[in-house]
Amino acid sequence: MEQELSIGEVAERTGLAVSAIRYYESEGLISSTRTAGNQRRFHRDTLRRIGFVRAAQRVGLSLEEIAEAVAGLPTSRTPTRGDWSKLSRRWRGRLDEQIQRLEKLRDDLDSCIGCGCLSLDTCALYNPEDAAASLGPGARYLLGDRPADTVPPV
Amino acid sequence: MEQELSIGEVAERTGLAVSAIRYYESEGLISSTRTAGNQRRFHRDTLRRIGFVRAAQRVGLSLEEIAEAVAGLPTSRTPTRGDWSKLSRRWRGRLDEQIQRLEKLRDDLDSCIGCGCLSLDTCALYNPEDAAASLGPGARYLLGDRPADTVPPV
DNA sequence: ATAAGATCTGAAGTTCACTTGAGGTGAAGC
DNA sequence: GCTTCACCTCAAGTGAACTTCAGATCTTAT
Repeated sequence: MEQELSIGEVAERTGLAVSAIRYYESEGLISSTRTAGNQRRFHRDTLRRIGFVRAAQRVGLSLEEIAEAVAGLPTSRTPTRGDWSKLSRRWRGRLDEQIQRLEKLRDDLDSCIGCGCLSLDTCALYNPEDAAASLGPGARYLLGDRPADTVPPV
Repeated sequence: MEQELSIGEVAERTGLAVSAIRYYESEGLISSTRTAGNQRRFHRDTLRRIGFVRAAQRVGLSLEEIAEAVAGLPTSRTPTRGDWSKLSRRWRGRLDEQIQRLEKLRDDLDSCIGCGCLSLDTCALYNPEDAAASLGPGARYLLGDRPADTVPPV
């Protein structure tokens, strides 16, 4: 038998709360089968899937975006090397972008320390090139702004 | 006269919504004086201050933490070189930390592509060393977990 | 002097990513 | 058989960071 995991086991092994796992399932990030008594049973692959989700979150992606991406992975069967590495490579691009963004910010800060922040016209912090307008209501994304196509129509 | 700015001007020059600026003031991140007719007037330094706040946000800090930090800056008068560079240096540490975190994640991803994600026991994504438990209710911080002292008591 | 547009306040609403709670069922040990 | 603990569902609450709304007031241009 394939050794399915209870929700409690998944929680313990991923470090997530049980409620979070149920939430992830409700959002379509993971899936489960049910026992005769209606309890969830998770395939082992779910652990990896959750690991991936958490990793992607740390890169600054919203659960919705992540769900969209992992939708490409087969839910019923173990994904192949190809499935994963395609996804991984996509994330890697995002990561590189993110790192570059942070490095730019760091450099700006450096030059800011250098200039003593006295020359308003040349200070990088004072003149952020990305004066992004509103992204709609709700919490903002902490890691840079979202792509333009996610901005809701005015 | 010192050329004070209306809230609309600040909004336009920072790219923030007018409501966000009012919110920032309510949270003590910036301050203003009032005209005879009770309208806000901002000192030019406010633009720089807001730039700094946004930059710090992008590094993953909460507004509360930022407020705490900029509380060290004088609200009434233009901060000195020293004020700013002390702060900048502090942020720089955070930034470096953040960049390292992301780079580690990127490396993990690389090794994951390499391994084809087939060896569950050695996969970095599958075995995140930071299986952090609950951080309490509310939205999570997207950029890694908070320091231990901010975890609420159980 | 007046109309148009910017700004004011306070309260309530929004999104995301979850958690908490109430009330009930399933599985395991004694 | 009973207790106990894990699990179930559904609804409501939470925190951060804002936005939206309503109704009133201020500023500016004509």
